[in-house]
Amino acid sequence: MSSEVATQPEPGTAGPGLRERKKARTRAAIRQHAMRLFHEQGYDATTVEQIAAAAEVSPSTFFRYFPAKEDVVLADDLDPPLIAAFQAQPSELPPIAALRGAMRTVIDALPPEEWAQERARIALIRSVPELRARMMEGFATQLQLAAEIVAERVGRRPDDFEIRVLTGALLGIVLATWFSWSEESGTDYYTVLDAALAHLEAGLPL
Amino acid sequence: MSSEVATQPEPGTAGPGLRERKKARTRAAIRQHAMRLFHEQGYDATTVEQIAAAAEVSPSTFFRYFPAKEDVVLADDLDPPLIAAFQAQPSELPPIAALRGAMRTVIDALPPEEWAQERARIALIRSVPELRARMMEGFATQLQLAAEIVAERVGRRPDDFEIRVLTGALLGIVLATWFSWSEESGTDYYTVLDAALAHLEAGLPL
DNA sequence: CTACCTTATGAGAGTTACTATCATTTCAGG
DNA sequence: CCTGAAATGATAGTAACTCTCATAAGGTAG
Repeated sequence: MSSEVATQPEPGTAGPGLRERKKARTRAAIRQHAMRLFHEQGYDATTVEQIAAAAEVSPSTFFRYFPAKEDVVLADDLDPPLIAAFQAQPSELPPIAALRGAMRTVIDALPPEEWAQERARIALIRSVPELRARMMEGFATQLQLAAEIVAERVGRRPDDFEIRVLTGALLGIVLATWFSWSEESGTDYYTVLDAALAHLEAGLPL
Repeated sequence: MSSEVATQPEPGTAGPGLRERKKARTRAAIRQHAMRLFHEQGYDATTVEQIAAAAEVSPSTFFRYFPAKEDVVLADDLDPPLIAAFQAQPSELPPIAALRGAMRTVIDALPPEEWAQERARIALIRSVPELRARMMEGFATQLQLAAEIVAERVGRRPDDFEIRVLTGALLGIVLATWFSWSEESGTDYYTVLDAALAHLEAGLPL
């Protein structure tokens, strides 16, 4: 292949490695074909075997990439950037305002193509009970995570009672918006969520 | 179908009927043996077949009583009384205060024996991911239910934006307390929840 | 370029939750 | 007692996983 200079192409700069790239491609292929089949036939009617066949891997390999069928849909890559954006918010902002700012940042950075995929993903999760369940299973984890981040910002411990209650209310509102928002309403999801958080900031007046 | 007077023996008074009683006993037997086995061997390690054998029924019968293994644990008889108690609260109370009152009513009415079972149930659900997930799956339903009840009390429509946000925060706090409360802390769960709701009533000050 | 080692993959068998169907039994009412 | 309905049990089948082992491919060192 090459002569003398470097075996690895730029160790620090890029070079995910040939192997890694193949893995990423396989993972993407499985996800894409899975989403397509779910759309065409429905989630329950699509078997793992079908997905594996479409992606040209064995069922064994499918489960190596995704521990469960549900995880094909639920694997979310949006949380890490959201956390980063939250921590990058000006430190004088109270937690709810900081969350609103972070959301806006992440959304604006998302290319429209991925945005469409994200919407399809949300719609699917909302329509399949099994997915809804697993989605919310992350609640406890996310609660812990949110508590840590908020606590750090406010300068308290994560297990502080008031931090717990606040993050609980926060996530409750996120989920409630998630479920009650309908695609046809014209307004997009994050605008509604932003309004809901603003309402919380105002002390939930009726 | 029937003639004129009454096919059912004592429609209003009592008479659950021999058949009904047997069904109730079978259901109770399945649940008891299941909980015992879960406690002894763990949830995952216990198969439906084992439960059915212990309760002296066939696996088929098990699934007739409980559509899924999870439902043995998750079947909850505490929600209806809670709703009734909520609606019985004085109408001048704001929704959060009404919920706190309703909770206290239900708890005080619960015999200590059932209370112990309830605690074991909660502990089991909290420790098994699968059960946590299914538990939270009811979130959407409960959200809808809560929205209806609160809306009725406040004199708005259930799909009102502010009602949604409030009930979302409410349930979020319930769940957060549910997860973060530890049995060993000495204080009982409903006392903690009551304090959390009081905190929400106060506008979530930090 | 070869030898080697790590890692991804495929194939097979096995477990378990659940579904569907049908025969048999059990209960309730005439 | 008899007759229709409902509960039960047995059986077969599906599909999501899990485990194990052999093979192939990717990267590394000599």
